[in-house]
Amino acid sequence: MAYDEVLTALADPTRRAVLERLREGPRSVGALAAGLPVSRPAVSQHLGVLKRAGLVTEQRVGTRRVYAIEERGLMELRDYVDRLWTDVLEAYRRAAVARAAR
Amino acid sequence: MAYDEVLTALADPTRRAVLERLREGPRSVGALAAGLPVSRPAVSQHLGVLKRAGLVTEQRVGTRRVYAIEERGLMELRDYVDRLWTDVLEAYRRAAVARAAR
DNA sequence: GCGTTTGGTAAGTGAATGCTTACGTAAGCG
DNA sequence: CGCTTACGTAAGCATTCACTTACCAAACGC
Repeated sequence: MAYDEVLTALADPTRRAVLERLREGPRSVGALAAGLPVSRPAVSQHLGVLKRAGLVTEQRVGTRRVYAIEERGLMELRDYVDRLWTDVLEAYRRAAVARAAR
Repeated sequence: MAYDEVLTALADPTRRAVLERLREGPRSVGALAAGLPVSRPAVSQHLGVLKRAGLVTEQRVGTRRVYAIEERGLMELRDYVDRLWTDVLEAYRRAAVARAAR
């Protein structure tokens, strides 16, 4: 799991919708699919991608599997954005110094 | 421009490589393409996506076009991640309270 | 003006991807 | 034990997408 998997996972609108539903709390696959315009197998496949990206966790309870949001993937993405962000600011600072020294 | 455009823009490895090069400072299209394993038109198309996502700016200088990183798209993404993040924490807090009250 | 440099755009192509239906499987229930 | 529920997985299909080559337009130098 790394930031690039998180990015590709979040790039799909359906997967973001799944996360959106999971923000309200853990849900089973069927419950998630019921509120989405795609079939249950499609949701299952999306959950696989989200899980591999570290964005959700799976927990088997009886015959159902309950999925919940996981922070791990989000942290990965947040760190990536922060790295880019500070680098951009640094570049601006350097540019400003160069301009001033001219 | 919105966070979903930023996500789809950053989901592609070549586009991330372009940003990577731009972190060192503004570059022309040709200069960017020279350091990448794809053709110049490909880079040009990627720059279009990055520009529409608010991740780079274009500035015409003579016959060349110089691209530079822009903060706008990054802010959009950072805000999205922060929203998700706080929501996840909130969900955890509620779950903990519910467990304690049981 | 005329050729050169630089880069966006059009058109086509192969691979990736998101979806569907069909099927297999593990766990509860009578 | 069957039967049902809940879900993952396989296979197939349509669309999207990243890339290429070919072409066109704008700005500079002589």
